[in-house]
Amino acid sequence: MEGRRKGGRKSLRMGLGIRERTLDSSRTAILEAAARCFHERGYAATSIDDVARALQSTKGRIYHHFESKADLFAEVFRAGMDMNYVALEPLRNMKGEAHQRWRRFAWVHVDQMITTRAFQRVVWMGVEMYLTGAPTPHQRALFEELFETRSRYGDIFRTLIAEGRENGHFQFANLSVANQLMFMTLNSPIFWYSPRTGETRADIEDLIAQVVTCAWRGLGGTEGAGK
Amino acid sequence: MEGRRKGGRKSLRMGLGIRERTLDSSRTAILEAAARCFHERGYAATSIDDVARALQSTKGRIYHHFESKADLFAEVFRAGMDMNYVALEPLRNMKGEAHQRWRRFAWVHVDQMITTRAFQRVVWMGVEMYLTGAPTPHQRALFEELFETRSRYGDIFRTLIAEGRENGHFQFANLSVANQLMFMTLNSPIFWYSPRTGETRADIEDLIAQVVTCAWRGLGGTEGAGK
DNA sequence: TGATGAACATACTATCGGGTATGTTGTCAA
DNA sequence: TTGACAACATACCCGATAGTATGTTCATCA
Repeated sequence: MEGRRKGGRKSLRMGLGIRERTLDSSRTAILEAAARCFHERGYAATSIDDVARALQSTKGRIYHHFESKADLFAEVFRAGMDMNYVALEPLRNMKGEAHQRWRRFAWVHVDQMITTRAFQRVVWMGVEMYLTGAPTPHQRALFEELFETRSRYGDIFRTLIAEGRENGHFQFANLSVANQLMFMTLNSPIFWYSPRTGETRADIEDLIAQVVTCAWRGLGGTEGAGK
Repeated sequence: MEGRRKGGRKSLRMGLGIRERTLDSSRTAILEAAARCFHERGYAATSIDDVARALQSTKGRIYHHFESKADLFAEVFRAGMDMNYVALEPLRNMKGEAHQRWRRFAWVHVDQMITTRAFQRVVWMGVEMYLTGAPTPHQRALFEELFETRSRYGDIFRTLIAEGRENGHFQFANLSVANQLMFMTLNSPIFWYSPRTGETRADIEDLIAQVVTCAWRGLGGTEGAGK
């Protein structure tokens, strides 16, 4: 799950000099700028120069850290997924019924969609690009591993709603369809959410609650149950 | 709502020669090929040559019928919306309670998303491009009218669920949020549906029913009500 | 303190794709 | 039958952009 650097080289020195301390921050800055650009304009319409401009920098800096445009995109994808896994980590050993755990998981997921939406949008785009099979064989190989990681993440929720249905807390006809519809609802903020001026954390949590409730109902969850 | 041709010229002759009879079919063929290409690769990643190749033809044919790539895209957008309006037409003077009418409208809408999904995907992309404001001022002007048409289409559903809530058949916190979530569910087939071999109309209708039910529940509709 | 390499910036190349200018063919009206 | 024009195909132009080759600076370490 850890992203390997260009060339996979590693420093052998002990301790961190300025270079080591700034490397990650520079790399992270590039990833964030790239996420914003891809988010706003899409993959094809975003040029490396666009990303460089957003950084008030030049191409050289980007190609120093990333092999290609596809590689940069893939690393943004990876970063977005890593954020999701990290956010879910505190809940991984949570106890309780599946439908209750689902609610907590879904809440965190929607929170991620809102607070890191540029990255999450890139994840969405990456999945789409992979499924439509547009990229070259080389890029497909690059994405294969990332896509599998994404699938495992999706399976977490899929398993929860399947278990919830067996326990009678969810009711739906087809698991795959229900899973798709659920994720569409939970992911939807990446499309329609945009921060409002003067927005508070409470406002955002109110939004999250509405989204989770909608998905919950869509799964046939009984009203008022699940905390 | 009627698409004007390149230059807006019209034949003054009476009757239809071969030219007139084949014009629309040729134009329609281009629109369909363009819809497929845009659907598969997105706007920026689709070249005019791609569309031409899909038609086993060349650029000249496309530029003979459409002024530019943006214009071609806009016409696919328009065609997609026209299909939706046409499909809803038979229901426009339907009587009954709002929530019941909503169900019928939603059913037809989802049916459209599945059976004309390439065009509907373009409509989605067009709305997104308009909202993110990527295009040039000229393209914005081109899309302004189309976007307003799209908004009016959306208002049909928005009005229905607002009325349904007043009548106590729907329950949700915020109208705009509920509307967004509803459309995400109803539109979602354009992302995950793909025709299966040996699929029957009954299979599709089963799918539609699941999607509509999910959206219905998400709106807080009471189980079993609304036909 | 000088050599080395990381972290960039600058300058350049090559390709691809939107758009145009022009050529070709078949149809229809007169 | 002939001139005109629609409906294309072909050939070309040019700007944008992914990628590269080469400079430059500065921290680090021997």
